[in-house]
Amino acid sequence: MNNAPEALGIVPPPGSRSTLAVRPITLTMRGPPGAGSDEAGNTKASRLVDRLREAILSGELTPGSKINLEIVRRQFDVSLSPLREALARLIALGLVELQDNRGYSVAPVSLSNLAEITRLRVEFESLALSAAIAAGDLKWESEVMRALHQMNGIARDPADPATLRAWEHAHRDFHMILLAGCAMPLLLNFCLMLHNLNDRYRRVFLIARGGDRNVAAEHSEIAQGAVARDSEYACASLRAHILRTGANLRTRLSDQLQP
Amino acid sequence: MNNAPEALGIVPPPGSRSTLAVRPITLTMRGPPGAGSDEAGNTKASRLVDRLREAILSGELTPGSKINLEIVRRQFDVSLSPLREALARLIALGLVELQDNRGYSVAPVSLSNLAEITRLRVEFESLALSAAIAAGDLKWESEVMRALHQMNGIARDPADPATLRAWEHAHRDFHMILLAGCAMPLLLNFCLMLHNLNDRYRRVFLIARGGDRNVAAEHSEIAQGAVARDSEYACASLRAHILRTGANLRTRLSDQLQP
DNA sequence: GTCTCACAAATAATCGATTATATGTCAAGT
DNA sequence: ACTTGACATATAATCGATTATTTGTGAGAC
Repeated sequence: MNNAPEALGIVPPPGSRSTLAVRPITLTMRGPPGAGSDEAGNTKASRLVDRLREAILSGELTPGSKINLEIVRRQFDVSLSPLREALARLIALGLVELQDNRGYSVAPVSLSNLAEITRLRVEFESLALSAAIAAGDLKWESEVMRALHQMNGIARDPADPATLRAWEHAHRDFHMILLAGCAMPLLLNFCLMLHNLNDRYRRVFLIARGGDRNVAAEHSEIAQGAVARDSEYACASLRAHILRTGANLRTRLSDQLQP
Repeated sequence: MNNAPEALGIVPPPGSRSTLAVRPITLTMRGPPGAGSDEAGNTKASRLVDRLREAILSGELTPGSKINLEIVRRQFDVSLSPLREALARLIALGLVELQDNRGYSVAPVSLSNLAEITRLRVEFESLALSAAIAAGDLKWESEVMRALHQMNGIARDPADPATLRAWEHAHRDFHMILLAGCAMPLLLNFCLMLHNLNDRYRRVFLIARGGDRNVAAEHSEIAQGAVARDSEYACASLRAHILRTGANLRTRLSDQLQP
C-alpha cells in the first residue's frame, strides 16, 4: 500500500513537497466565473458535451429514450471515443444515465423528479443566496445587475428559437451569477445541475407564451434584494420565484402525462 | 428544429407513445438500493471507476496531482477509451477534474474545500434524514439497524488495511441507508458525493487510531433517533456527528498544511 | 399454444494506431 | 543575462477496426 505516487501514474502537482497541494483550480467549470460552462470548448468531447446538453435540454433528445451510439456518432460526425466521454461527462450534469452493457439513455422526466428538483432548488439556492449576500462584494453586485439587464433586454419571440435559446442562456447566467458570490463551488455546481434539469422541464413542457411579464418583475425583485443586502427579502423572493415556476410546470406536466 | 427523434439517434423508450416516458430507472446508481455503487461492474470502465475511486479515496493518488494517462493505462492494463470514460465518470463523483487538452487531475484538497463539504453535509443530510424519518417505512428502519450492526461489528485494525476498507465501506453504507428513505434520488446522490469527498479527508489525514470509541456511540444515537422517528433528536445527533468529524479533520489538515 | 434453446443481427465496449496539442529545450538575437 | 522563436519531445485527443454483450427471431420440444 501507499507506493510512491509515481508508481501509479500520477504526477505530483508543481510546488508540492510530498503529499499535499492546495490549488485554486476551478472544479468542473471551465472558463471565467459566472459563465455557465458554455465556452467554446477546445476538444471534440467538450463541444459534444455542449451540443448534447443543448439537445437534451431542448427536448430534441426525448427524455428517457435510449441513445444509439452509432446513430449519434454519424449525426455529429465524430468517433466513439469522444462521444462516450461526452456522455459520461453528462452524467455529472444529471442529463444522462448509464447501464453497463446497455448503453446510455437520456435522463427521464417525471412528476416526482420535478418535485424533487423544485424542493432542492428552494433549499440550495436559498442557502447559496444568503451566503452570497453575506460574502459578496461590490463587483458581485455589479455583475448581478449586469446579468439582470442583459436578460431583460432579450425579447423572447416564440417564432424564433434563437431568441429563446439566448434568453435561456441569459436566464441561467443571471441565476448562477446571483449565487456565485457564495464562495462554495460544490454548492454552485449542484445549483447549476438543478437549474439545467429545471430548464428542460420549462423548455419542453412550457410552450413559451411571450406574455410572461411577471417573470421579469420577479427577477428584478430578487436582484434588488440581493444588492440591497436584504437576505430575508431576496431569499423569500427567490423561493417564491422557484415555487411559482415549479407549480406551473407541475400542472403542465401532469396534463401532458395523462392526455 | 424538433426533428423526428429518430433523426438524432435516439430511440423512444418502450411503451411511450410519442414524447414522454416515466421510467423508474435508478439514477447514476447501479445495483440494489443502499449499495454504495460498489457492485462488481460488468464493463472495464465500471471496474476502473471503482478502482480509481478507491485509489483516490485512499490517497494512493495524491490530491491535486495530474493523471498521466499512459502510465495509468499500463498500470491497470487497459486501453485509453475505458480509462478516459472512467475518469469522465469520476467527475460526477467530484473526485477528478478535467482541463481541455491538459488532461485529468485528482481533485485537490484544501481547508476551504473541507469547510464547504462539512457545511453542505450538515444541510443536506439533515434535510434527507428528516425526510427519511417522515417517509420511511418499517423496512427502512430494519435496514438502518442492520447497517448499524454491520458497521459496529467490524473492528478496525490499523495494521490491516483490509479491515479499514471494510469499515469505510460499512460506514458509508450506514450513512447512505440512513438517508435512503427520503425518496429523493438527486439529494441522495449529492450526499453520496459529499460523503466520498469527506472520506478521503478522513482516510488520508486521520491516521486511524483504533480508540474511536465515541464514534460508535454517535452512530447508535443517530440510528436510535431515526427508528424512534424523533426527527429533532436524530438530526441534531447527525449534525453534531458531522461537525465533530469536520472540526477534527480541520485541525489535522491545517497541521499538515504548514508543518 | 407456449416455453426453451440456438442462432443471427444489433449494439455496446474495447483496442491499437494515428493525429493534435501542449510542454520543454536550445539557439539566435537583443 | 534575458527574451523570443523554432524545433523536439511528451502527452492528450481522436480515429477506424475489432471484440464482447445483449436483443431479437425462429425452430423444435413439450
